[in-house]
Amino acid sequence: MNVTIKDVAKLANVAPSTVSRVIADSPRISEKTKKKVRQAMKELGYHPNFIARSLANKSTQVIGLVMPSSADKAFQNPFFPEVIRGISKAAHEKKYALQMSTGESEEDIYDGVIEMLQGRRVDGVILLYSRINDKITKYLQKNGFPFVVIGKPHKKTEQITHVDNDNYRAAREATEHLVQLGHERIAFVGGNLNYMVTVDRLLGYEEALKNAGLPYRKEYIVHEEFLKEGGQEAMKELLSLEEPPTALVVADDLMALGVLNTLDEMNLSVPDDISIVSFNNVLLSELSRPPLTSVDINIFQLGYEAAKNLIQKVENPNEPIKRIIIPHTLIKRCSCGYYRKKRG
Amino acid sequence: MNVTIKDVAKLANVAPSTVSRVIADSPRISEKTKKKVRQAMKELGYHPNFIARSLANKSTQVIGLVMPSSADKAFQNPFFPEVIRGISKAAHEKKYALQMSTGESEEDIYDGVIEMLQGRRVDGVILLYSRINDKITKYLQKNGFPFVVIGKPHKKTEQITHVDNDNYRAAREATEHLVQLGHERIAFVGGNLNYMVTVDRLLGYEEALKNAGLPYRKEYIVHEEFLKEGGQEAMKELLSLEEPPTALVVADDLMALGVLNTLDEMNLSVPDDISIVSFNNVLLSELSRPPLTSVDINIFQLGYEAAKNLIQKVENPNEPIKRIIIPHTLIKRCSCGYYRKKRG
DNA sequence: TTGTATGCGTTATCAG
DNA sequence: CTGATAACGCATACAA
Repeated sequence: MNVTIKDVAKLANVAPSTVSRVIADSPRISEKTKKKVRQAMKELGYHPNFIARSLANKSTQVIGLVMPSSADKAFQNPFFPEVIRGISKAAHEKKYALQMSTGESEEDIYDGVIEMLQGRRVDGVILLYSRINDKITKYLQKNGFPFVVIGKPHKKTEQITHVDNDNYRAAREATEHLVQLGHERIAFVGGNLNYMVTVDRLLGYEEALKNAGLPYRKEYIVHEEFLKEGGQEAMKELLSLEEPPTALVVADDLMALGVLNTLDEMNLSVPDDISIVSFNNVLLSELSRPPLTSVDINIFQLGYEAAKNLIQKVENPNEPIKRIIIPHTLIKRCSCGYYRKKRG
Repeated sequence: MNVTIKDVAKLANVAPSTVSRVIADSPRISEKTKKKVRQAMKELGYHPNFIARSLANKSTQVIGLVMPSSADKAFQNPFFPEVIRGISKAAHEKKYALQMSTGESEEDIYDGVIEMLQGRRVDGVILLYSRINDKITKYLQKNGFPFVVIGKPHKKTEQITHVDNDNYRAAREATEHLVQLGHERIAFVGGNLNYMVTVDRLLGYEEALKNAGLPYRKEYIVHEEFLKEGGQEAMKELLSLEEPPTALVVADDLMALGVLNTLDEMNLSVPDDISIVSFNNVLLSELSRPPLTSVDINIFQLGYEAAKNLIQKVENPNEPIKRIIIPHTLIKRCSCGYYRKKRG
């Protein structure tokens, strides 16, 4: 069998409890015995058993990550590796481990999360998305499990600790950037409206139009999957309008890439014929042609703060509800140009 | 406190051990008492505690994922979400949970993996990468922990269960495709040579050249990070050669995107001036311009098989060593063209 | 400062 | 078919 606290105790000539205290670095143990015990641990190659500790402790030092269902296209988005990197950093600092939800359907994931929590596999969870009428959110709230969401919760927003960008303002500013370049016909290409982030960005876009005195045109608002087919459809529709847009606000870099692809097939040039500003500033926004002007939302930080705050919540149940806004920056690259009255 | 097996036992008027057997659906319990007990569980909203079970069982039903260090650029590669999706599927099917390594440096991750295993947090691990002289691999082997690697292990390959593509053949075929299009000056743009996958692809490329009777030119082989800067450097070098290549084998889609970007800045057209075939066939190979001809390596399947086989190993220590090769397919899109003697 | 005894929630071993 | 009882490895209240 494996070497346990008892073996160490025996070798060091102390009681198991003493060994336990040495592990916890309890101040009420003399340096002398600490040294002795540690020596014994080294000799035996002792490693504390987390499982046993968790059982005694009622705390696992593990936090759960709830992803959108893996069948979801969103899963392919580079957003996720990057938030996880941030989460991972904070978790590592506080010596927490990370556990991921599995399951392809929403239902599977829901069940999985319940098991995670009720089965005491994790101390709390981070929702890596925020969607409308989310069952999991409701469940977590009802049962008082520690959790934080990345994004803006749909309901009871002020009762849920969350880490978000000011997507409303970010979208407004992105749109204003296009307005300042002289564009008056600006369309919005968004993702699934079930995600709060899409909603906020759409609202910000609308606000900017209003502020600029530009008309709101229903036909300028399209929601699609980011895949090629979706992008093609969307662009065809937009370009077949009597007054096609000269600029686009695209809610996600990956989607923007699809749009670029479609525009290219139609022999339209960015930014000469159409300007594009998108969101997230993931690696590929720099690698695309032209490199995309994109709103950097600081994905890493989003994850980092989420994990940090969840851990605080877990370790101190009285931790107040928080709303943390991560700053964004518009990164200007090459996908936006001045509106030129005369166009090819 | 939470509802335990004892509470259920009390309510159902049976012994705790009986409840335990009902949970395990033991055949030696009468249907009648099973029903009674299950009823009690429902009433109390009972959920088994995994931690306690693990302690008694000496099995956690959790598998650990070892990522390359998150500081590594590789982390940004869409390869990872996709393997994880595959792993997740297999894990879910067998009711295993997933735990991720954290840590930015190689050293951090090494320590984390040791903790995971020695601390009995996981039953086994999957290495999501394979690099040369990997400490973790050595450690796992020496200590007899169940693990499988995705990719080809550097050393003692036949002693380690691994799931891989035939990257050698895949690269040879990719290169042959270019040869068949009439190209004679074919360069190789690869990633870090510490990763086995890079090595194999390079070897396959070389083999194809040899078979085609084309000269091996050292100056045609470049290794770079996939970022824009790297791509630019690489292309500048290649194009400043006396006889610049007319085609490229690029070891990764993301890198190919960087190359496309750079070529575009240099006003070179793909595939008219230069043909490109790359690897992995991740989503963005379809979204790029032109859409990339890419070798589909079935990333999902790679993950799925890895998890499936690890679980077999965990559940049956006598499971034989396996080497599983996942098939690949060349997906022809628009980044390759015939070599035209006269070029602009 | 250290040791003893008990509990954490299950499973497993024996009886019956 | 079912019930006591002892692990599993560690933490902690209470003693000393």
